[in-house]
Amino acid sequence: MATDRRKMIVEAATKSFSLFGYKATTMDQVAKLANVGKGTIYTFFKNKEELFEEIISSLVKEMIAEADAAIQPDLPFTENVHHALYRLLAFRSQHQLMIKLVQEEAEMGTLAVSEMLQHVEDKIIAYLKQKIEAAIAKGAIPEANAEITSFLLLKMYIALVSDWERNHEPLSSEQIAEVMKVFLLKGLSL
Amino acid sequence: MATDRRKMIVEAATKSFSLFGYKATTMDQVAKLANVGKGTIYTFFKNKEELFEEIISSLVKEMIAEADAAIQPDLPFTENVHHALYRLLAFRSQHQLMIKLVQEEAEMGTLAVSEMLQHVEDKIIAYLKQKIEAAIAKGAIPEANAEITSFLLLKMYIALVSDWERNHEPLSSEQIAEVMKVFLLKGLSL
DNA sequence: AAAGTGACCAAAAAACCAAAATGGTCAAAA
DNA sequence: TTTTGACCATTTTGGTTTTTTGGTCACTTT
Repeated sequence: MATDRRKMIVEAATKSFSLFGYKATTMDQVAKLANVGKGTIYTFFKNKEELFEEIISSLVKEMIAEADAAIQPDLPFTENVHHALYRLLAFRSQHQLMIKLVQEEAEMGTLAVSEMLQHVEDKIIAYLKQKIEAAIAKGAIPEANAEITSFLLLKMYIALVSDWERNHEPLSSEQIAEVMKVFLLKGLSL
Repeated sequence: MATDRRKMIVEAATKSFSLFGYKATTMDQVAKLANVGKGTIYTFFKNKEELFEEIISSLVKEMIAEADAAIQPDLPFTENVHHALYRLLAFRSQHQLMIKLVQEEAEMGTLAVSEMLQHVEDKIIAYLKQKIEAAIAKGAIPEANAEITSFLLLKMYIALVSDWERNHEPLSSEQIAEVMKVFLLKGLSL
């Protein structure tokens, strides 16, 4: 059945990308893993990159669903920003595929991978931006450029969760929460 | 005269590092540029890396002097943090050597360059940390982990000044100042 | 004697190239 | 009609030769 084969292919490719990365995953391998002739893959996907795109695309959808699930409308905005981003990144570090891709970008600089990670970042920022704009419209937070604010929020989180680990012991969730709270809630002034 | 030759070498090396980067700068070239025999370089510096270190070291000293010059003790702490970081980064983007090294790290990953940039980052963070600790001791800002706060401040600035430009028009100084003010002064709450 | 030099050397990097692997196609099979 | 894998053009890999480079040191200059 057509649907079945498609699913097999996507699953096999996901597994292989997660395990070996994008470049080290060959179409022959995916075909073998999916118990499918190589040609079959090309009846569903124009090429390797499009297969990759499909997988990342649904991953992004999962991430956004995660974030939405974290939001509780009755809590203050800053709490929700925090919960949502927190869960996004927990998801990120949990997900083999993301880990592998970030690693591959860092040490091999595979072009297709860089583009895809950029795309994921864009999606996250677009999502944040939309939430921030809504909050500004409701008067829940001060006026500010939503795009820049979203960008900065994401970068702050990545800095604390990922960049920090390059030279230090990882921060606990509590430490990250504490630092973010200072900047989100009070700022550095008294 | 010995001092003269030393200065010639440092100047020639600085010029070449700025123009071609670390790896693409050869000791022969430095010697020629400095109008000096290659052996002479090795009477002042143990090797290429030590010559590089000396240059970066005095560059860091210049940067710290810049920051100190920006601080006005009568202004509130957040203003001064802002002024100092602002000036540090203006200095950074102005300086050919930094630009070239960041570029070289990104596209060639030269080990010596990565180490040196890390070293520069460490120095900046140490400087910030010391200022923040003093401010906390004086009760000028809320209690917080000074190390993490310094790290995050630097990353925020780099995000706005440098990372943002990867995909957007550069932000004006005013825009950067505005966004930083929100996070330093008020946070995102009302 | 002290300071400076550039020919020289071992080691690292670049250039080269043949062999292997890979993405994608398509005539044949199911 | 759908699926397939042998096949092909192109890219990547691995190993070898050639060139370049950091660093030394016997010799020259001052």
